[in-house]
Amino acid sequence: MAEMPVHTPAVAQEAEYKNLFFTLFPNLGEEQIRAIKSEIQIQTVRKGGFIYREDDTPQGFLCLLHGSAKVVTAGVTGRSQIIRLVKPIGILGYRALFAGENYRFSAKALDESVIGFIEKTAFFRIVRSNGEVALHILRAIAGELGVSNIRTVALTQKYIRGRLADSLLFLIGLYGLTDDGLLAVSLSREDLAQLSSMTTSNAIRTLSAFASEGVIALIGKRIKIVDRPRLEKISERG
Amino acid sequence: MAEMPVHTPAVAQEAEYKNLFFTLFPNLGEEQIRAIKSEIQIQTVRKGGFIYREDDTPQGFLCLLHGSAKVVTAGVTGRSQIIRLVKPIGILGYRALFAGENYRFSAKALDESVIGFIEKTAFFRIVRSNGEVALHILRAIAGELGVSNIRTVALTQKYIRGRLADSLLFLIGLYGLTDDGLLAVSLSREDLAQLSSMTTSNAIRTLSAFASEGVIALIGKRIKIVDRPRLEKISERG
DNA sequence: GCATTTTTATGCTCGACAGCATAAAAATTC
DNA sequence: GAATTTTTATGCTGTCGAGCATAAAAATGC
Repeated sequence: MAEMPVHTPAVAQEAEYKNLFFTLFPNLGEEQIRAIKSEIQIQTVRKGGFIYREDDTPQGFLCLLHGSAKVVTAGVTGRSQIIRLVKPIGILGYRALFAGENYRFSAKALDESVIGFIEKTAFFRIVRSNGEVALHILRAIAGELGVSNIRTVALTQKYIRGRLADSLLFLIGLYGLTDDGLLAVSLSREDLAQLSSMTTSNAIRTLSAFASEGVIALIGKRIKIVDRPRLEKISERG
Repeated sequence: MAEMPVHTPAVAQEAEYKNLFFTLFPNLGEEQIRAIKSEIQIQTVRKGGFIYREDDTPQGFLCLLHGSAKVVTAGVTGRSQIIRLVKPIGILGYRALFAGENYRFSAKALDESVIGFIEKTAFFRIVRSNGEVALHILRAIAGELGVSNIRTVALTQKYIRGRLADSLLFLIGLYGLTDDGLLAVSLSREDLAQLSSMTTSNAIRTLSAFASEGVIALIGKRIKIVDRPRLEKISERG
């Protein structure tokens, strides 16, 4: 966390963010909430900033309360790859924390983001003393491992078109669409490529193809979803 | 678990297997151990048999106590893929259990295997009442998620040779070598291919190439590791 | 405002690898 | 032990997609 803090938000907002944190841990008693709340620190990270870096040692439990983030690796031959995307309220960097390892990947903010943080010894004390909290985290991790496994199969077996369609559908599901059908996140083509395990050229090329087929429309760098059923068909075909 | 039981081992062995189960949960009190032990059921699965099937609903917490198992999916276009391999003492099928979903993959025994089982409501009661147990499971899952993520990157970015070398090194690490340098597990070429995300033809072809280069030796269907450093170089090169 | 960098866009070439075919060897069945 | 199935082995062809080049457009810096 050495370089994470950029500035501290207003105290009133901070309290609100701390409350947000607890949507992760429902069914807790009043005292438990108060005890945990005193341990939470709120910090903001500017767009493009690192939330943590590969090889850093985890200092605590992190939670994305506002904004969006990506977890990335440099890959084998320098080809970076997006391992996962996080939206509020989502947990972050917990794998290395629980495994007792250093971070294997880096986490970067895609937008100005707000992070909740609990120092690790305090966090483990909470988990140990409350099996219910542990179960909630287990549930979250289990869900994520499922996504990861499905993604591995899709990335290794589908063609470029299928993989890009997957990514677009995934982004729709995660971040949703604006009123006029635009993807709510504005990922660069490069990010989209790294999410779909392809070169930037091919991401751009395939987006163009989708656009000329009327499946999507390209408005500047933003993407409008025109024919979602078609997109799903492309994804299924593989 | 409907079709899992094949036969029940002798009572004496059963008690031993139950003890094995607890290597997963160290630092438990005597009474806790006794309480949990009464919940454990031991069952055996013959080679090639299903431990659970895709779309089944998890009935409890499973643990592989003897033998070996693979978790597989039919894949996108019917190309099956091995998601992970399990050796004793390892947990199995917990993802769907914690996520509250049906199984997304099937688990099959690679050898005659022994499974420990705790019915889910009993299991969740144990976890809820004991944060320490939950933390141990969290640790296990976190380690596995790490392996899964690294594997995804390797499978999508490395060439066939690198992927096969990865798989061989992975198998050495997981199951070890016999005294004469043979891989301790005897996976079929098809299994090896499904683990490395390639066709069976290419797995066989690349094994032949490795053999003619003196990296490995093929003794029937078994694989002898001749030059491990070389194998590691191939893996690193990608 | 202009210059520089980054992002988006498209075309071309080459190689890795899937898909298929064929066949030998080994395992299994009867 | 003969017949059938499965596993292992190898060759050939077509194509998906990486790698590279080029350039326009947009964003950023000064």
